[in-house]
Amino acid sequence: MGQAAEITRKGRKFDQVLEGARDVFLADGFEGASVDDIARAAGVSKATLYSYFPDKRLLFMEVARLECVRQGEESIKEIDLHASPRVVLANAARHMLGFMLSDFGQRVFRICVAEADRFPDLGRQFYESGPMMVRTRMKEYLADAVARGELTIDDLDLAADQFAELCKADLFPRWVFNIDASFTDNEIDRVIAGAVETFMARYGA
Amino acid sequence: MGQAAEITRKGRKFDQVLEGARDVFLADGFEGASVDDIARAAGVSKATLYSYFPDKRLLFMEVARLECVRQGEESIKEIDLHASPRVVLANAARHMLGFMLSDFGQRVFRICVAEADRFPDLGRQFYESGPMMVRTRMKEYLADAVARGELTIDDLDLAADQFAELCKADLFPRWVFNIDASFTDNEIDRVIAGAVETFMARYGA
DNA sequence: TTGCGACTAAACTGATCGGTTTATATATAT
DNA sequence: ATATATATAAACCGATCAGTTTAGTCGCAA
Repeated sequence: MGQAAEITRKGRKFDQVLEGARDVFLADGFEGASVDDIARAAGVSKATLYSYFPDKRLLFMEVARLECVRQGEESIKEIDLHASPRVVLANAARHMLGFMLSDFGQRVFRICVAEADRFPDLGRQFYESGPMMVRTRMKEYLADAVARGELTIDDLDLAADQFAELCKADLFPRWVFNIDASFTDNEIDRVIAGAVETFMARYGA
Repeated sequence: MGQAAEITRKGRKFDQVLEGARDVFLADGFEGASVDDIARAAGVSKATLYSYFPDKRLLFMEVARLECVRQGEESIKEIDLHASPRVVLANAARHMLGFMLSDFGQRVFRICVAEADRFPDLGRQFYESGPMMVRTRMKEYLADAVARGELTIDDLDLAADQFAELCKADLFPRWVFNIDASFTDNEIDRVIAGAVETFMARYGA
């Protein structure tokens, strides 16, 4: 892994470069984005860009890293631990789906999958800084709920994973295989309600 | 969609070309595969290749189309409609996971996601010729089982989709985000058993 | 005002790649 | 045997792109 060359960061336009790179990479992926495009989008000369980042690869990694951090910070927030299971689950579901179906979530997912060979750690980096947080929080909540006698769960990890998957029923295949790009509130509500129902049927006390 | 130029198919080495293209495209994706590589892998000259296929794009589409057909034929086979629900579900789960986790399944999935922009119909084509068959068969089975009084299901589509998603719990994120490339039988058995258990908890009569 | 560090536009290099062309070879069928 | 269809290797073309270089601009501090 060890990035051989360091990133310098001194100039005034460092952040501009990152912002432009972020936009172009998210829109076009790694191969699809040309450095000239990025420089233009950043309002910066190519030479300036290369004075900060020794090559395109490292620029991409830095952009990805920052986006992961950002996503991580955003996803730490609330799953209120003290509501009833059905409410908590529905909220968590909406939270997850909201991200998964967002423009940004879709782009990041596509890039993680597409660049898995070129950037082997990218997926893990993203997963650990974002979705895994949600999963961990969910597990904590489930443990508490079990302690309170609201749920009965033998395998907390599996239960958390199952719920996350249940939230994607119908929607995920239609999205990933490009059959639909967005969904109505009704479609989403149906899936969430179904996920909660099924989860509670199995794990409700 | 309408492919402007036709594919000729007359020469002796047509199938060789397709086979070589299949290998290289599956290994390297669309952009990553160079036409010279494909010609070399097919044991054919570049000129010959271009005598069959007017351009790289159409060659790719034809390869993808054939792979979809192949997958479709393979997946039509057995889900024995007359065993008990737990058995049928477990078999179906193993079937789906077997494909999803196979080398081929992984590559096709990656390519569908990565090339969604360049080939908008690719995902749908693949989905309809493969996974959707399984889903349809599953729905038929569920309907029968409901008629036999073995299951109680209000929304057959959702139930089928939920089961498919339950089968991917834990495994799919670890795979798609490149945390693990393969799984032990124990890991797979645990997920399948959990999927069946949860499904039956909700829909068992 | 002079010197310096950051920045710029634009030309350039070297490599890759999709696709074409050319000149030649091989097989088959009459 | 010869014509025809098919295949070949290799050179070639034009475009794109990552990354470098050049020659010069701008703002600021001593």
